[in-house]
Amino acid sequence: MTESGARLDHLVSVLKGRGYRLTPQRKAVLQILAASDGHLSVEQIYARVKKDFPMTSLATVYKTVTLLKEMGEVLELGFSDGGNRYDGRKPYPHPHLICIRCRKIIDPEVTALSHLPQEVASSTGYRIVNHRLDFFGICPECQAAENQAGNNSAGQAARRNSIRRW
Amino acid sequence: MTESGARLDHLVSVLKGRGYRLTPQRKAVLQILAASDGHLSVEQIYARVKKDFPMTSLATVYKTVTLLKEMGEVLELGFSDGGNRYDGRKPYPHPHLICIRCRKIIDPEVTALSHLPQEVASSTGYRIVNHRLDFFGICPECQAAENQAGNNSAGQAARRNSIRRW
DNA sequence: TATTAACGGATAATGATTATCTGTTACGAT
DNA sequence: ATCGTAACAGATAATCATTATCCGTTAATA
Repeated sequence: MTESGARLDHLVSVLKGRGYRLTPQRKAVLQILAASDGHLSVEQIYARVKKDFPMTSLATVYKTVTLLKEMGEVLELGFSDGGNRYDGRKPYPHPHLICIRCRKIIDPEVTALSHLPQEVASSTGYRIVNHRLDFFGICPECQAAENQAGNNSAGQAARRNSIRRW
Repeated sequence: MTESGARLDHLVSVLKGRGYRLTPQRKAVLQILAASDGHLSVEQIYARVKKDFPMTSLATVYKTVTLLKEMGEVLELGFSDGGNRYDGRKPYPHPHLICIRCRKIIDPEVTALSHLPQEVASSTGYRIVNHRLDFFGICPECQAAENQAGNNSAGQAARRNSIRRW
């Protein structure tokens, strides 16, 4: 049994265990979420589903993803400027590293964060139910591309204007 | 000189230093951002600006806030489900604690995070330019309200359905 | 295989944000 | 002080990811 196969079985059993139907369209979405290495957009899921089920509607992808999110089996990475991403393999909070140029997202290893929610809870009295840690940066590939673009005015001006003091 | 007065002076000098005009509408937005304890929505800023300048347009508030954000003088807290918030007093990354019931946002004290960006940068090769840490929970007031609502079905069913394994 | 609530497809609606257009104004130069 | 002008403000249309709605279809159970 592959890892994605086990994950798919789990998603199917959770769905059925809660009395939801397993339709071909849903199964296709589950397969994609279980097989992907995470961080898919709805449009990406939609495009892949349509390879097997060309009649599938975008609304169905939204509905299935939302259903899985509400069951706690998919992690939604929402962004205010559109293009939310969905992780069907690690549906629990974990840090993300996002390239602001190509929008690639990876999961960096970050040490010793598990105590933070408890720390915040006891210092504030809030009941913590979720958290999120995102790092934004430029991936090595896009750094190389920027250096290629190189010594022309546009890139340098843009870089000069992005002053950061942290 | 009050703290918000100093902050306002700083915002004004940055604006003028970059050659932008200081209009009454902009000054009103700057004052509000400098005086508020952070985390204002555009609608909140808009409502306060209109007390002094009733003719002010919502678009102007958006434009001013975006301008300050691009200058690095305002921190934008974007949320995928709308209602972004703006912090004009601490425009650098810092943790936030968000009540998922009443949408109140506070700045919790969280220890020893400053090394994380560097850690992620060196382990991944990304150039880190920003980061964000949000905790989501229920504030003490909303917890009390939930307990008041108490032993009726709706609240309990909702709580039963929000299964969390982390 | 029949029943039926749940579901899928198509598309309209939503709503925060952005773009566009036009008349006005802050501000350095005169 | 006034002028000239690019920058600005107001009004509102456009955008676009997401959600809601409606109706025909179907998975799951008996």
